[in-house]
Amino acid sequence: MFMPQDVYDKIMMLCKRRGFIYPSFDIYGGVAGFYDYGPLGSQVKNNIENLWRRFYVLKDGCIEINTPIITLYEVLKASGHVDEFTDLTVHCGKCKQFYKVEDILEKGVSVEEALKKNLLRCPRCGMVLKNVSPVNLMFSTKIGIGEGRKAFLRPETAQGIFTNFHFLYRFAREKLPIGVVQIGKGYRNEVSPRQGIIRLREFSMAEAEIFFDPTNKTHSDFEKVKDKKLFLFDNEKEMKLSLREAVKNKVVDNQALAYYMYLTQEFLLSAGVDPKKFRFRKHAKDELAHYARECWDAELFSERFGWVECVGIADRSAYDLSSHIKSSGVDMYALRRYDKTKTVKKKKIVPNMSTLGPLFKEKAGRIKTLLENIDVTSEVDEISVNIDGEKIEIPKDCYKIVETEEKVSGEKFIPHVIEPSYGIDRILYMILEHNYMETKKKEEEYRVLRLKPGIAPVKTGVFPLVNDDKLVEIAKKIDNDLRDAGVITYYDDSGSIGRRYARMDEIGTPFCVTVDHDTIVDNTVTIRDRDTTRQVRKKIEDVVGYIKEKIGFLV
RNA sequence: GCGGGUGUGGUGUAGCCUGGUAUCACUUAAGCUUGCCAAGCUUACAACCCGGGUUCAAAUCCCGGCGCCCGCACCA
Repeated sequence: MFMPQDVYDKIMMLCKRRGFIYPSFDIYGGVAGFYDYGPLGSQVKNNIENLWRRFYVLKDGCIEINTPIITLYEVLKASGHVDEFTDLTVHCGKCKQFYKVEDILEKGVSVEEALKKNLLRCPRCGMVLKNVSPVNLMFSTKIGIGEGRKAFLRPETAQGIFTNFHFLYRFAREKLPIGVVQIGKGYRNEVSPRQGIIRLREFSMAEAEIFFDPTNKTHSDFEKVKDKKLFLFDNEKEMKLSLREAVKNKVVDNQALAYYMYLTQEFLLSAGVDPKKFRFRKHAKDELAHYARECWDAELFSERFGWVECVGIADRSAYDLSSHIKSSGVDMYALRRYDKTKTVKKKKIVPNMSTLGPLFKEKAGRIKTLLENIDVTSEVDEISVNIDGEKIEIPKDCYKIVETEEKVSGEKFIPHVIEPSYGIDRILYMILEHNYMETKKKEEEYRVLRLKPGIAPVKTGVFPLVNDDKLVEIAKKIDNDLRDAGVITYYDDSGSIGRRYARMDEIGTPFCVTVDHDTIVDNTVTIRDRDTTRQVRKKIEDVVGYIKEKIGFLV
């Protein structure tokens, strides 16, 4: 049987054969949506993540943190993930259609009631529908034995950053903007992950949350890059606009968003993405996530999958922080300082802890904070607070309303967030696909991965031209010197020289150093360039310097 | 989750209909040889997706599961 292979098949075959990527749990048949990174794949992944760090941590000055994968129920409840991602769906066998139960449920009828009384009907054919099943894309677990505490594997790393904001704000000495990044795994229990490494159930992401004063969504480096072009697509036409034009014409909402789009573009191109297979696409209103106000996807083109979303750059506004303030009661506001401290008259709630404390016990602390944050502008009869969705009325004897003169040094506000969120696995695949080249050598298929030197898992192959003890000794010495200098090498003395070059080309090694008979005479070796196959002769003592310079940076 | 297709060494395959433990090539490894782009020779390693059933006997027939591919649905 003839099975045509596309680039994806060929790349995945290469990946499996050469230790980049292969299915997890393969010996037990594998599980869809899970892949292992082998020795070379892990190296490439590290290189991509470290390149990313250069852009965000080194260049943009973001701070990096690490938070748990297992995430408390309350966090994801507050963030909206629990409600937004638990959908009941129902299937009509006749029409072969899936429906969200809430879409076809009559108002005021509970799901149980609808099922009992056969009120769920297919909107198309009217058949009674029964096989209701919840579709929850989060992996749930619990912390501790017995009842434990409800938890999920995080669907994004972002929540770990938001729940840390008050701490990070202080760490950054209360100055905005603050960029915080996290690289780690996220989990989504996909219904049908059938696109290899493009749609994983456990995946790596690199996320940055940049906290801004909403009245000042600018970036200090914007001036430097304002004339650079962005490749934009607004779902109708593709255009090349400078950052300045894009912001001026309101194609992109603000400077900060435009700046991080530019940073993303630079990162992807320097990681080896083909510029012709790159664009930013703006989300239409109805495809925005529940938390997003404006969102641009960096899409990369795959011959197999078409345009694939690899980075999402969203303006999450104050959504997450205000949700967490509301549900945790913790002060996560930022302060916009006035030039001079103002004195204002203000009505204020002063909790009376001696009655409030004994009455509400463990909730008293949270109630106190909430009370103090209530704005008492007009006459109020009743005061109530919301804790975990429960409305609690506060008796009059638990507080006083007093008019005070307060010195105000600034205005409190909830920072807005711009979030560039990168799918590392997708980017890795796209880099492989964009740099996979096929040629013929003597009628035989010849494969080259033209990876950027910084991304390539092995930087230099080192060979003795023949298995002559003298040449072997010199080659091993050069190999050692390169490794001492931090350059990952691959020493190889088996097979013909052509075969050894071919092995290195296939895994994307940019340079090969070969020790030949002339080396013994004049102390020089050849250095072969992967893409041109051309060789230059260099003194042995210059090899390390030459290679390091060519690689550009070591990650 | 639904429908269709499919699953044999590391890779690509022959064998399946018509049951009798598996073909060929490449790769890999060792040796010889060669001496700058997958050369040659010798040798070696290595596979029937998993679980049941039928049968004296299952890669082959039947059932179930899992994976992969295509379409539908889903996709923060």
